[in-house]
Amino acid sequence: MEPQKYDMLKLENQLCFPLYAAAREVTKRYRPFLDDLNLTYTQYITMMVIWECGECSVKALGEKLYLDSGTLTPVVKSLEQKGYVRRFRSTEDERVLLVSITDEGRALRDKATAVPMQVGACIHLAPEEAVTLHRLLYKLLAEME
Amino acid sequence: MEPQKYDMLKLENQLCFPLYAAAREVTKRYRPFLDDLNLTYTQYITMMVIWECGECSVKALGEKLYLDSGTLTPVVKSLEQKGYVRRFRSTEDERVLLVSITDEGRALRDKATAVPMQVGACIHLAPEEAVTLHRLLYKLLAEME
DNA sequence: TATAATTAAATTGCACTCAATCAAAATCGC
DNA sequence: GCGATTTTGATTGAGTGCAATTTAATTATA
Repeated sequence: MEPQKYDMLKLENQLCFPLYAAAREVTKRYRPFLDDLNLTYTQYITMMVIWECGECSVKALGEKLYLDSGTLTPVVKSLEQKGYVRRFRSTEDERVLLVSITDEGRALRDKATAVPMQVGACIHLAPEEAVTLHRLLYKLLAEME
Repeated sequence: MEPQKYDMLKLENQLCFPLYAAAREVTKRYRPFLDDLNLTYTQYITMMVIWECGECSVKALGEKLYLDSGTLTPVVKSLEQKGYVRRFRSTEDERVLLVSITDEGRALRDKATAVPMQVGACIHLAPEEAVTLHRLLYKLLAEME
């Protein structure tokens, strides 16, 4: 018999592991669809914020995405290289780098509307389960602030 | 009014985003405790499998952790360098690399028993919510196989 | 108003994560 | 038995994540 003292050290008794594994598996499901848009997953969720706000600072991006400038700086630069966003300093506060959508970026949004449904089709959770999971994940995020 | 066609492209309407963000936030909570053990999060969950099985192949590790050899090869090598595991080829099948626990690795297990409780204290979910989240995450993982 | 403290990004370095490819070993089909 | 296929890990390269540090700009304070 396994001594009880080690029970908490089993993968399946943790919350962190299925969270970590499921996040990577779901992200992986995006790849084939995002390849068509020439976006990685991180670039995609960054575009989701910019599509919605039109223009925002790197700091605001980071707060919404839970990412810091170490991650975002290269992501935003690559989005600029692809022509989907512009980067420029705020004139009111030169420390702030603003990122704003371009016409090409706006056009990409129409191509991207299919992605959520395409990925959703790969994920067979009952609607009420998806809602519960969604709620609990946001609660978990809120509890950790 | 925002046109409805873009509603699915909002971060908060997706399951993937809170999953991705929560996984990273939870993993981050492990760092201070794992630093004491000189382990990264990936090294830690790898050790969790080896603590339980005593010895297993890289392939078996990968199936349990949802990781491939591109990730595991360097992780297992670094665990060997720290003295926690041994690596050797199976004599029955030379393709198979076996990873087995060392005395030092076993000793580390005792130090690690505190970690789940320490991290748990940072995550304020009601027990029944944690159980539901756990169940739904494993269901999601199973549905994606 | 100089100086100190704070803030926003960028940079650096390390450790993943994963797709794609490769090499060696084992198994399959005939 | 033997060539074709499959399997197991290792390697490579691109793209993150994140801690720590740096730089430039702004704000607070004596």
